[in-house]
Amino acid sequence: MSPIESEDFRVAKLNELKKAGVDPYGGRFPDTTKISELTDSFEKLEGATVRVAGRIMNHRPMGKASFTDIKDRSGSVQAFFQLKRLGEEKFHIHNQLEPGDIVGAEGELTRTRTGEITIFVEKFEVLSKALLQPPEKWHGLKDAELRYRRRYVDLFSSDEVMECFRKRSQIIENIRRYLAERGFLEVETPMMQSVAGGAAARPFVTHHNALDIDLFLRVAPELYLKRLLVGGMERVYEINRNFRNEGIDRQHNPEFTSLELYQAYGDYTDMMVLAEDIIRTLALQVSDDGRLPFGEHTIDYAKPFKKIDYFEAFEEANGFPAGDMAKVRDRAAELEIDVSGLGQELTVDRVFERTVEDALIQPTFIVDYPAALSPLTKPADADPAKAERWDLIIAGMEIGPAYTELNDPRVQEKKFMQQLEGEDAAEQTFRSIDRDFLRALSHGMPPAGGLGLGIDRLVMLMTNKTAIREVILFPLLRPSDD
RNA sequence: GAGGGUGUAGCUCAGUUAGGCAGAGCAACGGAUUUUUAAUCCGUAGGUCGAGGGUUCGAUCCCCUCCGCCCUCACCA
Repeated sequence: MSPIESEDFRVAKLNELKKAGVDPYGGRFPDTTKISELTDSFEKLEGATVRVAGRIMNHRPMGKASFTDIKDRSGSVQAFFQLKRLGEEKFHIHNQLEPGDIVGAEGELTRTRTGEITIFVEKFEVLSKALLQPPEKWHGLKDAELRYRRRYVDLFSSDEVMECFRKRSQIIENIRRYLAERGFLEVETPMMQSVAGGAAARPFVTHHNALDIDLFLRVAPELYLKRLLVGGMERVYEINRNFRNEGIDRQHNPEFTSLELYQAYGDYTDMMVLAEDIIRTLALQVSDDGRLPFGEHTIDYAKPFKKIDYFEAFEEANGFPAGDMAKVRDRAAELEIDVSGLGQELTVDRVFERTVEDALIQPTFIVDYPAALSPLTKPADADPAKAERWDLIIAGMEIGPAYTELNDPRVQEKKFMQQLEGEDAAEQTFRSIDRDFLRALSHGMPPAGGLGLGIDRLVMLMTNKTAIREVILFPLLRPSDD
């Protein structure tokens, strides 16, 4: 049965409205006041005639009068419908209203005898009749699956959820303003790419009919943003979606939003200052002192972020250097990490993630990664086995990396080739070398620092949500057949 | 991909100790109620107990298979 046909009683009320000559799906309802303003500026507005529009959240009919809570984007206010004020005909129409319906109402703003700020309704319009019941008013929607599948219901029935997504929007707005103030240009680069470059991740494949070509949804915008550096956009960034055809868990959604940013004539140390400042600024916008709870921890963003060296941290955590492969493999086995088929550096990195990263709660930069894991990064002058790259870890989560960008086209080409050699056949089907990117580098890319920040994870930290699905409006779920 | 948990009314959840007519609260429906605050009072209705199969006189309960979701792990630059 279609959900639209399932609520007979609601349809009966809808028909009753139509019989009374009322369009149950009304139109424009202008000149409303935000409900929060009614309560914030009550002293000024008391006694005035006000108009509001919103959804009926609670309806308490009492025979010849009723109290109805109307909620808009800003808050909720009580409306009082009275037979003697509205007359038989209008009151009959009012009797067809119920929770979930969207109405516009106009009347005098006063307090009731019990002190509740209330609109004594003189006129009202039915703006949208809800044919389905809203969830129970006290518990709301609890079932996580239903909440994600029916986010629209989750949003109107939970202030907390609405607040979380409002914060998400503000965080992104604040990042944009921060970067605009520093001369960064926001751009959009292709989501559909014929070469899925910029990260070693499995892409989604799609097909363009008119051109008859397979395309990949991008796994990263990196190679396009660097082309823009070549083009002369010296400070450039993109906040947009990436798509990775990999597992789903509390920190991963197949599509996720990242900030990727490039600054010409800088390097990864500039990115460190920038990243730390952006994140601290955001934290201070949602807290008084830069300290925010996250799960069982409190993260302090006001203090300078810690910096640790990749190889030193490895040795400290494990008691032997990362170069001692026999011991590294023993340790991997001990931790029951499957490293079969992995090269040396990746084996080390798996152990590193488990023994170092997972334990890093306070914001920490892990500095100077193995060059073999960072093919787009400039090797360190002092030691070509190390790359000028850091990863920022907060609450055990990878928040983002930054590089001193490799701008030598020949070295870049060699690293691409090496990477291809290391791939198995299945991986290689997704991979080919982006020749045009190498051509762009050959035209000369300014030395630059590049930064990536996972926006979803940042929002998790700022809103104290430990599951990424809580900060993505419509996380990917298997389609249900209802 | 592996292991564990879970799925019962629109929503939130009990329950079937050990197989024997399917439960509550809220929401809904009918009635009363002109200042309520999760309104109250009286009454009514509401179910493929996730799906399919098996065992059984009888299955929501036991067994098998499948599906969704959650957790842990694995995968994931």
